[in-house]
Amino acid sequence: MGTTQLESVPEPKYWHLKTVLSEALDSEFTVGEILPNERDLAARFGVARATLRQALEQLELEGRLNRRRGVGTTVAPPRMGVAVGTGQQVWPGTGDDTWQAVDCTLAAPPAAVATALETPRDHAVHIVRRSRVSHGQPVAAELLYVPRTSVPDLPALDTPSGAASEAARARAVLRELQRLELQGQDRAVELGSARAADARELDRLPGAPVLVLTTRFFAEGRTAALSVATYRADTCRLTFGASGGVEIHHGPAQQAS
Amino acid sequence: MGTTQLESVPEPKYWHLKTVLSEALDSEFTVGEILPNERDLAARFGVARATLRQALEQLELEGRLNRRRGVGTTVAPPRMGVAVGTGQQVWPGTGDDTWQAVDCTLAAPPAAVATALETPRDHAVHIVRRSRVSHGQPVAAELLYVPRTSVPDLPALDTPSGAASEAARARAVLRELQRLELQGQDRAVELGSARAADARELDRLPGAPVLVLTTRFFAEGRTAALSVATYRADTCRLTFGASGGVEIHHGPAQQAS
DNA sequence: GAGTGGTCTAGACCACCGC
DNA sequence: CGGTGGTCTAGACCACTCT
Repeated sequence: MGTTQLESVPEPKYWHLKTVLSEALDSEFTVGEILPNERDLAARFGVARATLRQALEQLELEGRLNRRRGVGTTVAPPRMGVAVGTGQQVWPGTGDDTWQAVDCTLAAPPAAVATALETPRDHAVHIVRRSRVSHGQPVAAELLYVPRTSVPDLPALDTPSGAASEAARARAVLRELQRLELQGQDRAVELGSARAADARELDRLPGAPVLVLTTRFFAEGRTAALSVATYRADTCRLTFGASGGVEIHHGPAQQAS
Repeated sequence: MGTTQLESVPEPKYWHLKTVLSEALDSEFTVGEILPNERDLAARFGVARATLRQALEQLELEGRLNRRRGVGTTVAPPRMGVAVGTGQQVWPGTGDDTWQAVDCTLAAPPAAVATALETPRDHAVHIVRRSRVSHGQPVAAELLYVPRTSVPDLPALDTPSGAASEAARARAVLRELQRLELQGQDRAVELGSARAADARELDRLPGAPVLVLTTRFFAEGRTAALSVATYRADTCRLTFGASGGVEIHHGPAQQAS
Protein backbone atom coordinates (compact mmCIF):
# COMPACT_ATOMS: atom_id res chain seq x y z
CA MET A 1 0.00 0.00 0.00
CA GLY A 2 1.54 3.27 -1.01
CA THR A 3 -0.96 5.39 0.88
CA THR A 4 0.26 7.43 3.79
CA GLN A 5 -1.13 6.13 7.06
CA LEU A 6 -4.15 8.31 7.59
CA GLU A 7 -5.02 8.30 11.24
CA SER A 8 -5.71 4.63 11.69
CA VAL A 9 -5.85 5.60 15.34
CA PRO A 10 -7.41 9.07 15.25
CA GLU A 11 -6.19 11.16 18.13
CA PRO A 12 -8.84 12.38 20.58
CA LYS A 13 -10.31 15.80 20.04
CA TYR A 14 -9.11 17.13 23.36
CA TRP A 15 -5.58 16.02 22.57
CA HIS A 16 -5.60 17.76 19.22
CA LEU A 17 -7.17 20.80 20.86
CA LYS A 18 -4.44 20.89 23.46
CA THR A 19 -1.79 20.86 20.74
CA VAL A 20 -3.48 23.67 18.83
CA LEU A 21 -3.92 25.76 21.96
CA SER A 22 -0.36 25.08 23.05
CA GLU A 23 0.99 26.38 19.77
CA ALA A 24 -1.29 29.40 19.95
CA LEU A 25 0.00 30.14 23.45
CA ASP A 26 3.56 30.07 22.17
CA SER A 27 2.96 32.35 19.23
CA GLU A 28 -0.01 34.58 19.86
CA PHE A 29 -0.19 35.19 23.58
CA THR A 30 1.98 36.85 26.17
CA VAL A 31 2.38 35.91 29.82
CA GLY A 32 -0.50 37.14 31.91
CA GLU A 33 -2.83 37.67 28.99
CA ILE A 34 -6.35 36.41 29.59
CA LEU A 35 -7.92 33.90 27.23
CA PRO A 36 -11.50 34.03 25.98
CA ASN A 37 -13.87 32.30 28.35
CA GLU A 38 -14.53 28.57 28.10
CA ARG A 39 -17.93 28.88 26.45
CA ASP A 40 -16.59 31.10 23.71
CA LEU A 41 -13.54 28.95 23.15
CA ALA A 42 -15.63 25.80 22.96
CA ALA A 43 -17.94 27.40 20.43
CA ARG A 44 -15.01 28.67 18.39
CA PHE A 45 -13.51 25.19 18.13
CA GLY A 46 -16.87 23.52 17.65
CA VAL A 47 -16.65 21.23 20.66
CA ALA A 48 -18.56 20.79 23.88
CA ARG A 49 -17.37 22.76 26.84
CA ALA A 50 -16.38 19.58 28.69
CA THR A 51 -14.06 18.64 25.85
CA LEU A 52 -12.46 22.03 25.80
CA ARG A 53 -12.01 21.86 29.56
CA GLN A 54 -10.17 18.55 29.20
CA ALA A 55 -7.63 20.30 27.01
CA LEU A 56 -7.33 23.27 29.38
CA GLU A 57 -6.84 20.95 32.33
CA GLN A 58 -3.86 19.34 30.64
CA LEU A 59 -2.34 22.69 29.83
CA GLU A 60 -2.81 23.80 33.42
CA LEU A 61 -1.18 20.57 34.60
CA GLU A 62 1.82 21.44 32.47
CA GLY A 63 2.00 24.89 33.99
CA ARG A 64 0.99 26.71 30.83
CA LEU A 65 -2.26 28.20 32.14
CA ASN A 66 -3.71 29.67 35.30
CA ARG A 67 -7.43 29.29 35.84
CA ARG A 68 -9.30 30.98 38.64
CA ARG A 69 -12.99 30.70 39.32
CA GLY A 70 -14.81 33.96 38.92
CA VAL A 71 -11.84 35.52 37.17
CA GLY A 72 -10.77 33.69 34.05
CA THR A 73 -7.95 31.80 32.37
CA THR A 74 -4.59 33.47 31.95
CA VAL A 75 -1.29 32.52 30.38
CA ALA A 76 1.07 31.33 33.10
CA PRO A 77 4.69 32.41 33.36
CA PRO A 78 7.32 29.67 33.06
CA ARG A 79 7.60 27.50 36.14
CA MET A 80 9.82 28.90 38.82
CA GLY A 81 12.76 26.86 39.97
CA VAL A 82 12.50 26.19 43.68
CA ALA A 83 15.71 25.08 45.34
CA VAL A 84 15.25 22.11 47.62
CA GLY A 85 18.56 21.09 49.09
CA THR A 86 21.93 22.27 47.92
CA GLY A 87 23.58 18.91 48.25
CA GLN A 88 24.73 19.53 51.78
CA GLN A 89 22.42 18.32 54.47
CA VAL A 90 21.09 20.65 57.11
CA TRP A 91 18.33 20.74 59.65
CA PRO A 92 15.21 22.59 58.60
CA GLY A 93 15.16 26.21 59.60
CA THR A 94 18.93 26.56 59.49
CA GLY A 95 20.07 29.86 58.11
CA ASP A 96 17.59 30.14 55.29
CA ASP A 97 14.66 32.49 55.46
CA THR A 98 12.76 30.76 52.68
CA TRP A 99 10.48 29.02 55.14
CA GLN A 100 8.25 30.71 57.63
CA ALA A 101 7.14 28.94 60.78
CA VAL A 102 3.38 29.08 61.23
CA ASP A 103 2.51 27.13 64.33
CA CYS A 104 3.14 23.96 66.23
CA THR A 105 0.77 21.41 67.71
CA LEU A 106 1.19 18.22 69.64
CA ALA A 107 -0.83 15.37 68.19
CA ALA A 108 -0.73 11.82 66.91
CA PRO A 109 0.58 11.71 63.32
CA PRO A 110 -0.93 9.69 60.45
CA ALA A 111 -0.13 6.00 60.58
CA ALA A 112 2.36 6.19 57.71
CA VAL A 113 4.31 8.91 59.51
CA ALA A 114 4.34 7.01 62.79
CA THR A 115 5.80 4.03 60.94
CA ALA A 116 8.57 6.10 59.38
CA LEU A 117 9.39 7.69 62.72
CA GLU A 118 9.30 4.32 64.46
CA THR A 119 7.07 5.75 67.14
CA PRO A 120 4.15 3.83 68.60
CA ARG A 121 0.76 4.46 67.06
CA ASP A 122 -1.31 7.15 68.82
CA HIS A 123 1.90 8.53 70.28
CA ALA A 124 1.78 12.31 70.05
CA VAL A 125 4.60 14.17 68.29
CA HIS A 126 5.31 17.83 67.66
CA ILE A 127 3.87 18.92 64.33
CA VAL A 128 5.46 22.11 63.06
CA ARG A 129 3.70 23.84 60.22
CA ARG A 130 5.73 26.01 57.90
CA SER A 131 4.96 27.75 54.66
CA ARG A 132 7.19 28.81 51.84
CA VAL A 133 6.74 31.84 49.66
CA SER A 134 8.68 32.50 46.50
CA HIS A 135 8.35 35.50 44.21
CA GLY A 136 5.45 36.71 46.29
CA GLN A 137 3.49 33.54 45.81
CA PRO A 138 2.87 30.64 48.20
CA VAL A 139 4.60 27.60 46.75
CA ALA A 140 4.74 25.03 49.51
CA ALA A 141 3.25 23.95 52.81
CA GLU A 142 5.19 21.71 55.13
CA LEU A 143 4.38 19.51 58.06
CA LEU A 144 7.44 18.65 60.12
CA TYR A 145 6.94 15.75 62.51
CA VAL A 146 9.29 15.77 65.49
CA PRO A 147 9.08 13.03 68.13
CA ARG A 148 9.28 14.38 71.65
CA THR A 149 12.40 12.32 72.25
CA SER A 150 14.20 14.41 69.62
CA VAL A 151 13.66 17.64 71.55
CA PRO A 152 13.79 16.54 75.21
CA ASP A 153 14.87 19.93 76.53
CA LEU A 154 12.11 21.90 74.86
CA PRO A 155 11.16 24.67 77.30
CA ALA A 156 7.60 24.36 78.46
CA LEU A 157 6.10 27.58 77.19
CA ASP A 158 3.35 28.98 79.30
CA THR A 159 1.12 28.69 76.23
CA PRO A 160 -0.65 32.04 76.19
CA SER A 161 -2.36 30.59 73.10
CA GLY A 162 -1.95 33.80 71.18
CA ALA A 163 -1.53 33.51 67.44
CA ALA A 164 1.91 35.08 67.59
CA SER A 165 3.14 32.70 70.23
CA GLU A 166 2.17 29.72 68.10
CA ALA A 167 4.90 30.64 65.66
CA ALA A 168 7.29 31.12 68.57
CA ARG A 169 6.61 27.61 69.75
CA ALA A 170 7.37 26.31 66.26
CA ARG A 171 10.66 28.18 66.17
CA ALA A 172 11.57 26.81 69.59
CA VAL A 173 11.16 23.25 68.34
CA LEU A 174 13.33 24.00 65.31
CA ARG A 175 16.00 25.51 67.54
CA GLU A 176 16.06 22.46 69.75
CA LEU A 177 16.30 20.16 66.73
CA GLN A 178 19.36 21.98 65.49
CA ARG A 179 21.23 21.04 68.65
CA LEU A 180 21.31 17.42 67.51
CA GLU A 181 24.07 16.24 65.24
CA LEU A 182 22.57 15.53 61.83
CA GLN A 183 23.90 12.21 60.60
CA GLY A 184 22.15 12.00 57.30
CA GLN A 185 18.92 12.43 55.43
CA ASP A 186 17.11 10.98 52.49
CA ARG A 187 14.40 12.35 50.30
CA ALA A 188 11.68 11.22 47.99
CA VAL A 189 9.48 13.07 45.52
CA GLU A 190 6.10 11.84 44.39
CA LEU A 191 2.90 13.13 42.89
CA GLY A 192 0.01 13.78 45.23
CA SER A 193 -3.16 15.77 45.46
CA ALA A 194 -3.62 18.68 47.82
CA ARG A 195 -5.61 18.03 50.97
CA ALA A 196 -8.16 20.68 51.87
CA ALA A 197 -5.83 22.37 54.35
CA ASP A 198 -2.89 22.49 51.94
CA ALA A 199 -5.09 23.65 49.10
CA ARG A 200 -6.24 26.64 51.13
CA GLU A 201 -2.69 27.56 52.02
CA LEU A 202 -1.47 27.16 48.43
CA ASP A 203 -4.39 29.14 47.00
CA ARG A 204 -5.61 26.18 45.00
CA LEU A 205 -8.69 23.96 44.95
CA PRO A 206 -8.67 20.70 46.92
CA GLY A 207 -7.25 17.87 44.88
CA ALA A 208 -4.92 20.11 42.92
CA PRO A 209 -1.77 18.26 41.81
CA VAL A 210 1.18 18.73 44.11
CA LEU A 211 4.71 17.44 44.39
CA VAL A 212 5.22 15.85 47.78
CA LEU A 213 8.80 16.01 49.01
CA THR A 214 9.39 13.72 51.95
CA THR A 215 12.61 14.14 53.90
CA ARG A 216 13.80 11.93 56.73
CA PHE A 217 16.37 13.37 59.10
CA PHE A 218 18.65 10.95 60.93
CA ALA A 219 20.34 11.67 64.23
CA GLU A 220 21.37 9.61 67.21
CA GLY A 221 21.02 6.50 65.10
CA ARG A 222 17.35 6.88 64.35
CA THR A 223 14.85 8.99 62.42
CA ALA A 224 14.84 12.19 64.42
CA ALA A 225 12.33 14.09 62.30
CA LEU A 226 10.27 13.73 59.17
CA SER A 227 9.26 16.52 56.83
CA VAL A 228 6.41 16.29 54.36
CA ALA A 229 6.49 19.32 52.09
CA THR A 230 3.71 19.90 49.57
CA TYR A 231 4.69 21.98 46.54
CA ARG A 232 2.34 23.39 43.91
CA ALA A 233 2.98 21.20 40.90
CA ASP A 234 1.62 23.70 38.41
CA THR A 235 3.96 26.55 39.22
CA CYS A 236 7.05 24.86 40.65
CA ARG A 237 10.04 22.97 39.37
CA LEU A 238 11.99 21.42 42.24
CA THR A 239 15.72 21.91 41.74
CA PHE A 240 18.43 19.86 43.40
CA GLY A 241 21.42 22.03 42.77
CA ALA A 242 24.56 19.96 43.35
CA SER A 243 27.14 21.69 41.22
CA GLY A 244 28.63 25.10 40.60
CA GLY A 245 25.30 26.74 41.02
CA VAL A 246 24.41 27.80 37.53
CA GLU A 247 20.77 28.73 37.20
CA ILE A 248 18.44 26.78 34.98
CA HIS A 249 15.50 28.25 33.19
CA HIS A 250 14.42 26.06 30.36
CA GLY A 251 11.16 25.35 28.64
CA PRO A 252 8.02 23.49 29.61
CA ALA A 253 7.96 19.89 30.76
CA GLN A 254 6.50 18.38 27.65
CA GLN A 255 8.87 18.31 24.76
CA ALA A 256 7.94 18.99 21.19
CA SER A 257 7.18 15.72 19.47
CA MET B 1 -24.92 31.29 67.14
CA GLY B 2 -24.39 28.05 69.00
CA THR B 3 -24.96 25.87 65.95
CA THR B 4 -22.09 23.84 64.60
CA GLN B 5 -20.99 25.03 61.18
CA LEU B 6 -22.91 22.71 58.89
CA GLU B 7 -21.19 22.64 55.55
CA SER B 8 -21.34 26.29 54.71
CA VAL B 9 -19.12 25.23 51.85
CA PRO B 10 -20.47 21.79 50.89
CA GLU B 11 -17.72 19.62 49.52
CA PRO B 12 -18.17 18.43 45.94
CA LYS B 13 -19.69 15.00 45.39
CA TYR B 14 -16.62 13.65 43.66
CA TRP B 15 -14.45 14.72 46.55
CA HIS B 16 -16.64 13.00 49.07
CA LEU B 17 -16.79 9.97 46.80
CA LYS B 18 -13.04 9.85 46.61
CA THR B 19 -12.79 9.85 50.38
CA VAL B 20 -15.32 7.07 50.72
CA LEU B 21 -13.64 4.97 48.07
CA SER B 22 -10.24 5.61 49.55
CA GLU B 23 -11.34 4.31 52.92
CA ALA B 24 -12.98 1.32 51.30
CA LEU B 25 -9.73 0.55 49.49
CA ASP B 26 -7.87 0.60 52.77
CA SER B 27 -10.24 -1.67 54.62
CA GLU B 28 -12.11 -3.86 52.17
CA PHE B 29 -9.83 -4.51 49.24
CA THR B 30 -6.51 -6.19 48.66
CA VAL B 31 -3.83 -5.26 46.16
CA GLY B 32 -4.67 -6.49 42.68
CA GLU B 33 -8.34 -6.97 43.39
CA ILE B 34 -10.63 -5.69 40.66
CA LEU B 35 -13.34 -3.16 41.44
CA PRO B 36 -16.88 -3.25 40.07
CA ASN B 37 -17.12 -1.50 36.72
CA GLU B 38 -17.75 2.22 36.50
CA ARG B 39 -21.42 1.96 35.53
CA ASP B 40 -22.21 -0.26 38.48
CA LEU B 41 -20.22 1.86 40.89
CA ALA B 42 -21.91 5.03 39.69
CA ALA B 43 -25.34 3.46 40.12
CA ARG B 44 -24.44 2.17 43.56
CA PHE B 45 -23.42 5.63 44.73
CA GLY B 46 -26.28 7.34 42.93
CA VAL B 47 -24.14 9.61 40.78
CA ALA B 48 -23.50 10.05 37.09
CA ARG B 49 -20.69 8.07 35.61
CA ALA B 50 -18.71 11.23 34.86
CA THR B 51 -18.78 12.17 38.51
CA LEU B 52 -17.61 8.76 39.60
CA ARG B 53 -14.83 8.93 37.03
CA GLN B 54 -13.65 12.22 38.51
CA ALA B 55 -13.13 10.43 41.82
CA LEU B 56 -11.41 7.46 40.20
CA GLU B 57 -9.09 9.77 38.28
CA GLN B 58 -7.91 11.35 41.51
CA LEU B 59 -7.30 8.00 43.11
CA GLU B 60 -5.34 6.87 40.07
CA LEU B 61 -3.32 10.09 40.23
CA GLU B 62 -2.43 9.21 43.81
CA GLY B 63 -1.32 5.76 42.77
CA ARG B 64 -4.16 3.95 44.50
CA LEU B 65 -5.79 2.49 41.38
CA ASN B 66 -4.85 1.02 38.03
CA ARG B 67 -7.31 1.41 35.20
CA ARG B 68 -6.95 -0.30 31.87
CA ARG B 69 -9.30 -0.01 28.96
CA GLY B 70 -10.99 -3.23 28.08
CA VAL B 71 -9.91 -4.82 31.34
CA GLY B 72 -11.09 -2.97 34.40
CA THR B 73 -10.00 -1.09 37.50
CA THR B 74 -7.74 -2.77 40.01
CA VAL B 75 -6.25 -1.84 43.35
CA ALA B 76 -2.67 -0.69 42.81
CA PRO B 77 0.23 -1.77 44.97
CA PRO B 78 2.05 0.95 46.94
CA ARG B 79 4.29 3.11 44.79
CA MET B 80 7.73 1.70 44.24
CA GLY B 81 10.71 3.75 45.30
CA VAL B 82 12.94 4.41 42.32
CA ALA B 83 16.47 5.49 43.17
CA VAL B 84 17.62 8.47 41.15
CA GLY B 85 21.08 9.48 42.19
CA THR B 86 22.88 8.29 45.29
CA GLY B 87 24.35 11.66 46.10
CA GLN B 88 27.53 11.01 44.22
CA GLN B 89 27.57 12.25 40.66
CA VAL B 90 28.27 9.92 37.80
CA TRP B 91 27.84 9.85 34.07
CA PRO B 92 24.80 8.01 32.83
CA GLY B 93 25.39 4.36 32.06
CA THR B 94 28.16 4.00 34.60
CA GLY B 95 28.10 0.69 36.38
CA ASP B 96 24.37 0.43 36.86
CA ASP B 97 22.27 -1.90 34.82
CA THR B 98 19.00 -0.19 35.68
CA TRP B 99 18.91 1.57 32.33
CA GLN B 100 18.87 -0.11 28.98
CA ALA B 101 20.10 1.66 25.87
CA VAL B 102 17.55 1.53 23.07
CA ASP B 103 18.94 3.47 20.17
CA CYS B 104 20.68 6.63 19.14
CA THR B 105 19.86 9.17 16.48
CA LEU B 106 21.47 12.37 15.28
CA ALA B 107 18.98 15.22 15.07
CA ALA B 108 18.25 18.78 16.09
CA PRO B 109 16.88 18.89 19.66
CA PRO B 110 13.86 20.92 20.83
CA ALA B 111 14.57 24.60 21.26
CA ALA B 112 14.55 24.40 25.06
CA VAL B 113 17.20 21.69 25.00
CA ALA B 114 19.38 23.59 22.54
CA THR B 115 19.27 26.56 24.90
CA ALA B 116 20.33 24.48 27.89
CA LEU B 117 23.13 22.88 25.91
CA GLU B 118 24.21 26.25 24.56
CA THR B 119 24.29 24.83 21.06
CA PRO B 120 23.04 26.75 18.04
CA ARG B 121 19.48 26.12 16.98
CA ASP B 122 19.08 23.45 14.29
CA HIS B 123 22.46 22.06 15.29
CA ALA B 124 22.20 18.28 15.38
CA VAL B 125 23.18 16.41 18.55
CA HIS B 126 23.27 12.76 19.48
CA ILE B 127 20.00 11.68 21.06
CA VAL B 128 20.35 8.49 23.05
CA ARG B 129 17.15 6.76 24.05
CA ARG B 130 17.15 4.60 27.13
CA SER B 131 14.43 2.86 29.07
CA ARG B 132 14.26 1.78 32.66
CA VAL B 133 12.49 -1.25 34.01
CA SER B 134 11.87 -1.93 37.67
CA HIS B 135 10.11 -4.90 39.18
CA GLY B 136 9.27 -6.13 35.72
CA GLN B 137 7.49 -2.92 34.78
CA PRO B 138 8.61 -0.02 32.59
CA VAL B 139 8.99 3.01 34.81
CA ALA B 140 10.91 5.57 32.82
CA ALA B 141 11.95 6.66 29.36
CA GLU B 142 14.94 8.90 28.89
CA LEU B 143 16.26 11.10 26.14
CA LEU B 144 19.92 11.94 26.58
CA TYR B 145 21.13 14.83 24.45
CA VAL B 146 24.86 14.82 23.74
CA PRO B 147 26.44 17.55 21.62
CA ARG B 148 28.90 16.19 19.10
CA THR B 149 31.65 18.23 20.70
CA SER B 150 31.27 16.13 23.85
CA VAL B 151 32.13 12.92 22.04
CA PRO B 152 34.61 14.02 19.35
CA ASP B 153 36.30 10.64 19.02
CA LEU B 154 33.12 8.67 18.50
CA PRO B 155 34.00 5.91 16.01
CA ALA B 156 32.05 6.28 12.80
CA LEU B 157 30.08 3.05 12.76
CA ASP B 158 29.35 1.67 9.35
CA THR B 159 25.68 1.92 10.24
CA PRO B 160 24.31 -1.42 9.09
CA SER B 161 21.03 0.03 10.33
CA GLY B 162 20.07 -3.18 12.08
CA ALA B 163 17.92 -2.89 15.18
CA ALA B 164 20.60 -4.48 17.33
CA SER B 165 23.28 -2.10 16.13
CA GLU B 166 21.14 0.89 17.10
CA ALA B 167 21.63 -0.04 20.73
CA ALA B 168 25.33 -0.52 20.08
CA ARG B 169 25.58 3.00 18.75
CA ALA B 170 23.87 4.28 21.89
CA ARG B 171 26.30 2.41 24.12
CA ALA B 172 29.22 3.76 22.13
CA VAL B 173 28.11 7.33 22.81
CA LEU B 174 27.77 6.59 26.51
CA ARG B 175 31.25 5.06 26.59
CA GLU B 176 32.75 8.12 24.95
CA LEU B 177 30.96 10.40 27.39
CA GLN B 178 32.45 8.59 30.35
CA ARG B 179 35.93 9.51 29.19
CA LEU B 180 35.26 13.14 30.10
CA GLU B 181 35.85 14.32 33.63
CA LEU B 182 32.49 15.03 35.23
CA GLN B 183 32.70 18.35 37.04
CA GLY B 184 29.20 18.56 38.37
CA GLN B 185 25.54 18.14 37.67
CA ASP B 186 22.25 19.58 38.70
CA ARG B 187 18.78 18.23 38.58
CA ALA B 188 15.21 19.36 38.54
CA VAL B 189 11.92 17.53 38.97
CA GLU B 190 8.64 18.77 37.62
CA LEU B 191 5.24 17.51 36.64
CA GLY B 192 4.57 16.85 32.98
CA SER B 193 2.31 14.89 30.73
CA ALA B 194 3.49 11.99 28.64
CA ARG B 195 4.04 12.63 24.97
CA ALA B 196 2.69 10.01 22.61
CA ALA B 197 6.08 8.30 22.26
CA ASP B 198 6.72 8.16 26.00
CA ALA B 199 3.19 7.00 26.71
CA ARG B 200 3.65 4.02 24.41
CA GLU B 201 6.91 3.09 26.08
CA LEU B 202 5.48 3.47 29.57
CA ASP B 203 2.32 1.52 28.73
CA ARG B 204 0.10 4.51 29.46
CA LEU B 205 -2.24 6.73 27.49
CA PRO B 206 -0.93 9.98 26.03
CA GLY B 207 -1.20 12.79 28.52
CA ALA B 208 -0.71 10.55 31.52
CA PRO B 209 0.97 12.40 34.39
CA VAL B 210 4.71 11.91 34.58
CA LEU B 211 7.56 13.18 36.68
CA VAL B 212 10.17 14.77 34.47
CA LEU B 213 13.68 14.59 35.89
CA THR B 214 16.07 16.87 34.05
CA THR B 215 19.78 16.45 34.68
CA ARG B 216 22.52 18.64 33.33
CA PHE B 217 26.02 17.20 33.22
CA PHE B 218 28.93 19.62 33.34
CA ALA B 219 32.37 18.89 31.95
CA GLU B 220 35.10 20.95 30.38
CA GLY B 221 33.47 24.07 31.77
CA ARG B 222 30.20 23.69 29.92
CA THR B 223 27.06 21.58 29.72
CA ALA B 224 28.36 18.38 28.20
CA ALA B 225 25.07 16.49 28.16
CA LEU B 226 21.46 16.84 29.17
CA SER B 227 19.16 14.08 30.27
CA VAL B 228 15.38 14.30 30.26
CA ALA B 229 13.94 11.28 32.04
CA THR B 230 10.19 10.72 32.12
CA TYR B 231 8.92 8.63 35.04
CA ARG B 232 5.42 7.23 35.49
CA ALA B 233 3.95 9.43 38.20
CA ASP B 234 1.29 6.95 39.20
CA THR B 235 3.59 4.08 40.09
CA CYS B 236 6.86 5.75 41.04
CA ARG B 237 8.30 7.64 43.95
CA LEU B 238 11.64 9.18 43.10
CA THR B 239 14.13 8.67 45.91
CA PHE B 240 17.27 10.69 46.42
CA GLY B 241 19.15 8.53 48.86
CA ALA B 242 21.88 10.58 50.48
CA SER B 243 22.42 8.85 53.79
CA GLY B 244 23.13 5.41 55.25
CA GLY B 245 20.92 3.82 52.66
CA VAL B 246 17.94 2.74 54.71
CA GLU B 247 15.00 1.87 52.53
CA ILE B 248 11.80 3.81 52.71
CA HIS B 249 8.39 2.34 52.10
CA HIS B 250 5.72 4.50 53.59
CA GLY B 251 2.14 5.22 52.75
CA PRO B 252 0.40 7.13 50.00
CA ALA B 253 1.12 10.72 49.11
CA GLN B 254 -2.00 12.25 50.49
CA GLN B 255 -2.14 12.33 54.23
CA ALA B 256 -5.20 11.69 56.30
CA SER B 257 -6.86 14.98 57.08
C1' DG C 1 -25.80 41.55 38.87
C1' DA C 2 -22.97 39.91 35.29
C1' DG C 3 -19.50 36.90 34.07
C1' DT C 4 -16.19 33.45 35.17
C1' DG C 5 -14.67 28.71 36.06
C1' DG C 6 -16.33 24.35 38.86
C1' DT C 7 -19.62 20.64 39.33
C1' DC C 8 -23.05 17.46 37.72
C1' DT C 9 -26.25 14.92 34.75
C1' DA C 10 -27.99 11.33 31.37
C1' DG C 11 -27.29 9.98 27.74
C1' DA C 12 -24.25 8.24 23.29
C1' DC C 13 -20.56 6.11 20.74
C1' DC C 14 -15.77 4.37 20.34
C1' DA C 15 -11.37 1.59 21.20
C1' DC C 16 -9.66 -2.10 23.43
C1' DC C 17 -9.42 -6.70 25.72
C1' DG C 18 -10.46 -11.40 26.59
C1' DC C 19 -13.28 -15.17 25.66
C1' DC D 1 -18.91 -11.29 20.83
C1' DG D 2 -19.80 -8.87 25.37
C1' DG D 3 -17.76 -6.05 28.80
C1' DT D 4 -14.46 -2.61 30.06
C1' DG D 5 -12.68 2.05 30.36
C1' DG D 6 -12.06 6.42 27.16
C1' DT D 7 -14.23 10.16 24.67
C1' DC D 8 -17.88 13.38 23.69
C1' DT D 9 -22.24 15.95 23.87
C1' DA D 10 -25.73 19.58 25.33
C1' DG D 11 -27.53 20.98 28.56
C1' DA D 12 -28.12 22.69 33.91
C1' DC D 13 -26.92 24.76 38.23
C1' DC D 14 -23.52 26.46 41.65
C1' DA D 15 -19.56 29.19 43.83
C1' DC D 16 -16.78 32.73 43.23
C1' DT D 17 -14.95 37.50 41.88
C1' DC D 18 -15.34 41.91 40.26
C1' DT D 19 -17.82 46.11 39.58
